[in-house]
Amino acid sequence: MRRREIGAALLRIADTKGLQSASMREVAAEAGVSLRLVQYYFQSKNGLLLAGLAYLGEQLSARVERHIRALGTPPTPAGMVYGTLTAILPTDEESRRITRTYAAYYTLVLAEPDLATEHGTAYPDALERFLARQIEAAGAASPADSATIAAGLLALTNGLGSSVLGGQRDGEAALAVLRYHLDRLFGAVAGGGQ
Amino acid sequence: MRRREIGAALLRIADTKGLQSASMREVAAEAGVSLRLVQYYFQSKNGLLLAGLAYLGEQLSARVERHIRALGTPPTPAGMVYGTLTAILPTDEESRRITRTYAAYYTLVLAEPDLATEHGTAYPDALERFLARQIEAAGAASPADSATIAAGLLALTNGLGSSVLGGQRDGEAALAVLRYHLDRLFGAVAGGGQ
DNA sequence: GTTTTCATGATACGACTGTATCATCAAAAG
DNA sequence: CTTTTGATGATACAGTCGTATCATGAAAAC
Repeated sequence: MRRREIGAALLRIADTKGLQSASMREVAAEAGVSLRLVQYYFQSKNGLLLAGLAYLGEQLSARVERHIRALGTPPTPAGMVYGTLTAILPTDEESRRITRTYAAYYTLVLAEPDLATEHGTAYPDALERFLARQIEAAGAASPADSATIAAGLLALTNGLGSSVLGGQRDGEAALAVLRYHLDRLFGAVAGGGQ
Repeated sequence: MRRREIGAALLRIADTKGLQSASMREVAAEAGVSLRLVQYYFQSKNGLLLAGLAYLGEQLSARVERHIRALGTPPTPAGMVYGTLTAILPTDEESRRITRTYAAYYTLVLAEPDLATEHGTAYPDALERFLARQIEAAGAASPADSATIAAGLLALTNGLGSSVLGGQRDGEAALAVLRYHLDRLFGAVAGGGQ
């Protein structure tokens, strides 16, 4: 319990003040515990950061699952693509927080590749394959093209998310761009989820 | 001259070890000058970081211009879109370096918004409008859709760039995905840039 | 009842950070 | 020739960082 509280404090700081100012003392203060306690549960700063990344991944997975479930059962393949991508896009406070923190971790791992070894590409790869399967099942593309389309859609969503966080457009505008492309792919019938 | 050398040293460190480890002492050592000198030319750390961002912008602009010019004169509108987006995509060492450093600045500005005030959205906004105009001129979309398509293409390119830096795919694979989408837009005739 | 284990606190150490101060040297201005 | 100005060096200061050490209390094991 204590461990998770501290992890939550880390994510809170990473979101508001950035990962680089999430020192062990700052995390301890935010969680209302002593510095020693942070050291106790996570042996080193790397341990703390790694655990935070794992917690963040859980939060994103839960959100995606929740979004897909909200589309009604059973969801169509096209609906699952809709639900997944719109869950990732930073449109409300929760998704903004998750996306922003992920961005912070992203550059941290870029500069310190030994932090997250293989854990890096596993998640997005799996997500991409999942999307490719749904696109194929929806009959929206040939098996040969579905992987390319899935990669494009995920990259598009991530890029749109970056532009939202950067203040270039708001969540609604980004959602409109995403919907435009999804509608062209699925033929504008696959109900706008959420 | 001296000022520019120091700025180059900053960008070199930002690329290899990340922006957060680009301390003034480290930059001074990399540039082969004293710490005092870095303070002299840029009054504060913010000044140094801001100047580095400006230099980086110059490098990207120069690269895009070079890529477009390499398409032959006069380039077609479709060719300019090709040239611009493939110049941004991290396919060689120079573009990898630029993209990686931009990513570092991106999260830094996200966490410290007062660093780059208005300089933030101006550049990508202009780029997006430029692309929209070219798409419209190429007759590839209605004026109403061209803005949406341009935003999508830029976001797609940025997202693909992130996946390349993250090691999820290499530059060639990302280029293939980008070409796939551009070919669908322009009708597969607009010669493969570069 | 004693011993071991888990959980927590207080504090110290050395390294690093950005910034500031004082001094020096060369060249240009007057 | 003197004075001012631009460029450079050496060093100091106060703060923060991650980590380590020593100590204490409570609960569980035996």
